Amino acid sequence: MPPLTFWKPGTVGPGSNLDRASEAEENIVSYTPSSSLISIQAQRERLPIFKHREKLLHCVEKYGVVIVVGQTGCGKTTQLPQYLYEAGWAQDGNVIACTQPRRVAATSVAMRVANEVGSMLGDEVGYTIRFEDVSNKERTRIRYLTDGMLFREALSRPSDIKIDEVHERSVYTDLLLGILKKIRRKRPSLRLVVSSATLDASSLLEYFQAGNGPDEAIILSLEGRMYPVEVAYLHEPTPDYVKKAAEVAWDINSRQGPGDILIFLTGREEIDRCLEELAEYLPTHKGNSPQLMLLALHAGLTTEEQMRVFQPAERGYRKVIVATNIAEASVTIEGIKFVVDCGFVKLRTYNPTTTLSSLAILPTSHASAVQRTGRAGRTSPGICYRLYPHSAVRTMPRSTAPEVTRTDLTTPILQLKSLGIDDLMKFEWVSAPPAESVLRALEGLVNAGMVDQDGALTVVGQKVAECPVEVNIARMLFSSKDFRCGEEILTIAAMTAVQNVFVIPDGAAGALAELERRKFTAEEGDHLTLLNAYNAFIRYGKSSSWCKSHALSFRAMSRAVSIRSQLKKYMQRFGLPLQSCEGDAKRLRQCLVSGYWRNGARWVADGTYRSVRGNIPLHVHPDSVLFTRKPKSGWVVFHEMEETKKINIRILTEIDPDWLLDHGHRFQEKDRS
DNA sequence: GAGCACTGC
Repeated sequence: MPPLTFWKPGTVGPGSNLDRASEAEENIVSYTPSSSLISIQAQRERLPIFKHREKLLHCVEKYGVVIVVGQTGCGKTTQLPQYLYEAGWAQDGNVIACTQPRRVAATSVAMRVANEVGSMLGDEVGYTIRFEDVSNKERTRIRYLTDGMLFREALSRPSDIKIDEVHERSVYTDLLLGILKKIRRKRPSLRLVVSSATLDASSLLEYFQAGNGPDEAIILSLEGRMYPVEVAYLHEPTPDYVKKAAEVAWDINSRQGPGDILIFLTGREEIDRCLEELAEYLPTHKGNSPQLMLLALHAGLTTEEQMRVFQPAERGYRKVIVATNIAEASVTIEGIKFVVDCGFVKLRTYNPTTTLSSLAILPTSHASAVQRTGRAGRTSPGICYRLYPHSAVRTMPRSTAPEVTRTDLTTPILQLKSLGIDDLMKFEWVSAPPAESVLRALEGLVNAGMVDQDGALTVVGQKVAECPVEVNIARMLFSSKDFRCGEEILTIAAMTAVQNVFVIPDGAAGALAELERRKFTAEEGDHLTLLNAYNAFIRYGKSSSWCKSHALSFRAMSRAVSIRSQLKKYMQRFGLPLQSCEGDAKRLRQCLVSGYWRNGARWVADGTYRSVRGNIPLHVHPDSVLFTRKPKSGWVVFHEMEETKKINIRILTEIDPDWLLDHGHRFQEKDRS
C-alpha cells in the first residue's frame, strides 16, 4: 500500500513538528511508578494530589462547594475522601459519600481505599450499588456509591460531604447537583466537593455562586500524571473513516515501534467492517513489523469476548482493538500507545414534540476527543491520530450535551416530585432541559395517574416513584392485581429492563443461535417469549453453559434474576399479590396493555405499523418474533420505539384493540390536542 | 423487510 501522505509533514514520530492539540492536559508529565516495596503511606504521599492536601482542606473549611479539576490518575477519587476523613469531617455520625458513575468504579475504588485505610470492606470504608450494600450504618465513614444510588437515598440518609465525579453528566449527576444546591441552603454545614473536567469547571462555579455569592464555591486545580500524547490530524476530511481507520492502523504497524492500537468507531457494524478491512491487509504483511491481533470491543459481546482485549498480545504480535465509546471511559486497557479516533460518536437524543428518541451518529465533543486521546498515554508517551482536519476542532461542541437535555424526563420528574420539589420551573438545573421535555413528562404523569391535575403526586405516584422501573412498567406491576398475573408480570418487567438477552453471533453460528431462540418463541409475541426464556433459565438451574448452548446471555439472565427479586420486594411492600395467571395469556396481555396503552400500533399492508399516536411508519425490529409475521388481530403494543435509519419498535405483543379502549379515552383528551 | 452508543435505579 502507498505510504500515508495525508498527515501534516512530520507529524508522526518523536521530535517532529507536530500539529499539537492546544489543551494543556495532554502534555502533562511527572509519573511516579508505585512499588509494593514501599509503605502504603509513602505511596499515598507520592501521588500528585498530596501536595495539595492542606490547600484542599483549607478550601473545604472556607467554601461550601469546592470544584476540583484534576486528571484521571491524580488520586482524587481515592485520596480526597481520606483527607476529609483524616481531618475529622466524618465525625458525629457524618459520612463522606463519594459518588461514581458506574458500579464497577464504586466497588473497585472502595476496595482500594479500604486497603489503604486498613479497614475491612464494609466497615469504615464501604460501598453501595444496586443489589449490593457493603456498608454499615453505624461504622462506615467513607462510602462509595453510584450517583443513581445517592439520588435515591437523597433525603433519607443525609451525609455531610459528597464528592461527585461529574465529568460524565448522567441524569442522576445533574439531579443530585440540583438538589444538593438546594439542601446546602437549608444546611450550610454540608460540604460538597465536585470533581470536574477543565471545560466545565467555570460553568459549575457560576452555577453554585448564583444566588449564593462568590464565597459559596471555588475551583481548585490539581496536577495529573499522564504521559504526553502527540496529536495528529488529517489534511482533508475523509469520506470513509472506517476504511481510513484500518489504513492508519496498518500504517502504524509498519512504521511505528511497539505498542497496542485502539480505534474508536461508533457501533458494531462499523467495527465489523473495519476488522474486515484490516483482515485484508494481513496477507501483505512484511517480516520486520509485528503480526496483528484483531479484536472487537462493544457492549453486545459476551463477558468472555470482552475479556480478550485485556490479555497481552503474544510475542511478535500487536493488539488492534476496534471499539465503541465503551473504551472512552467505561473500560480502561493498559498498554495502548496509539489511538485512532474517527471523531464521531453514537448518541441518543430525544425529541419531546414527537416523544421519539433517536440514535444518531454525531461529531464528538472536544472533551470527548481529549478523553480518547488520553487513552494513548496511560503507560507511556503515545500518539493520537484524529481522522479529521485540525480545522474541525473549532466546530466541535466544547462538551457533550448533558443527558438531562436529551432524554425522556418522565421518571426523573416523578422522582423530583417525590422529593418534594413541586415547582419544577423553579428547580435550579445545572443545565436546563428543554421546557417542552418537562411539560411532556408532566403530561405523561398526569395521564398515567401519577400526578393529579394540580400537579401533586397521587398515592400511587408516590409508590411508583420509589420503584426502580419505568412508569409504564410500574403501572403493569400495580394492575397485575386486577389481572391476577403478578408472578409473570414481575418476570416480564425484569426481562424488559435488561439488554442483549439473546446472543446472535454473525455467520453460521448466528443461524444456529436463531434456531435456539425459536425454542422460546411464543405465538403472542416477544414479552411471552422473554417470559419463556426466563422460566427455562430457572428450570435449568441458572446455568451458564445452558445459556451458551441456548444462545442466551448469562450476564443478562443473571441480572434479570436480581432485578426480579428486587422488584418482588417492592410488590410485597405495596401489598401486591404474586399470583400466577396459570397459562392464561389473555389476562397477561391485558395487563401489558394497562402499561403500554400509549404504545398501541396497527399493522398496515406493507408490513409496517402505525401508532395510535401518529401516522408515521413504524418498523418492527428484526429481533422481534413478530418480524416476519402479521398478528392475527392486526394490533400490537410495544415496549419502546427508537429512530435510527428508520423508526423501529422493539418487544411487541399481539393484543385485541378493544383492550386499548379502556385507556384510550384519557389519551384522546390529553395527547391529541 | 434487516439491525443496539453507553450507563444507572
